[in-house]
Amino acid sequence: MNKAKQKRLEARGWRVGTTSDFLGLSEEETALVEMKLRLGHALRERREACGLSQVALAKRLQSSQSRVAKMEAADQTVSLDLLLRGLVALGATPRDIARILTRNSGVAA
Amino acid sequence: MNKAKQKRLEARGWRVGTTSDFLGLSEEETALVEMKLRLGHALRERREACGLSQVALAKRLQSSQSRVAKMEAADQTVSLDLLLRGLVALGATPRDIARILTRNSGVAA
DNA sequence: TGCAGCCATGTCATATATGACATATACTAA
DNA sequence: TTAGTATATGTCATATATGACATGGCTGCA
Repeated sequence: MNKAKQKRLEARGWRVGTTSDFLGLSEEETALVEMKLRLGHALRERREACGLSQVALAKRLQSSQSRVAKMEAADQTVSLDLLLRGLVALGATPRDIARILTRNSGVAA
Repeated sequence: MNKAKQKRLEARGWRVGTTSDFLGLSEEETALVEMKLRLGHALRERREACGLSQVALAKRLQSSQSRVAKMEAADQTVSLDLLLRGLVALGATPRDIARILTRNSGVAA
């Protein structure tokens, strides 16, 4: 794989190449991806509960429809920052966010 | 792009809504800043509880001492992403993070 | 007096995230 | 069919975050 292609892939996808295998995400990376997925899903639920389209939410966030779609899909190019901003813009409180993060996390130790 | 405009003004020495107690920040911005402050504070507590210096944590994060200092200070140039990564690197679980976000700040609001 | 470890703060080149745009798909209604 | 609405996906210029570095303050210790 040449450098240019790898860079393009890395821009869209999870890490490619030397640092981590596709199935070899570290515990920490996994935890962060989990959080992102949960926040993305919660964003969609909350947006729909508000009766807003992606376009409408995008306007509220001063963003664009495509980015909202990527947020909800937990796209690799979307930061946790943006997801949190989106949720807060939909009225989510820190408590709501805390609930989102701990939902379904009852893994028996 | 209000935010970009604000940044540009601030870069030229204008203080645009720097503190929330002067109605410069919206409710949502305030909530995000609150979260950042809490995460920064929690990062420091957790780092010290681990007996690590900022340099040691920086190495673990593949970052630098100065950035860790800024994380703990909830510096404007630090993202929630980085703070969350720092906490996770110190062993914080989503549940821990949820607790951090909902911890009472002592303000009866 | 140093010196060493720790932390704060500022700057800067560059890596990354973002908004905007184009376009594709699916569904609905006239 | 055609038009309209909502969403998905890819690309790109650029705004932003980041690591690296410099520097200064502070504390304790020889």
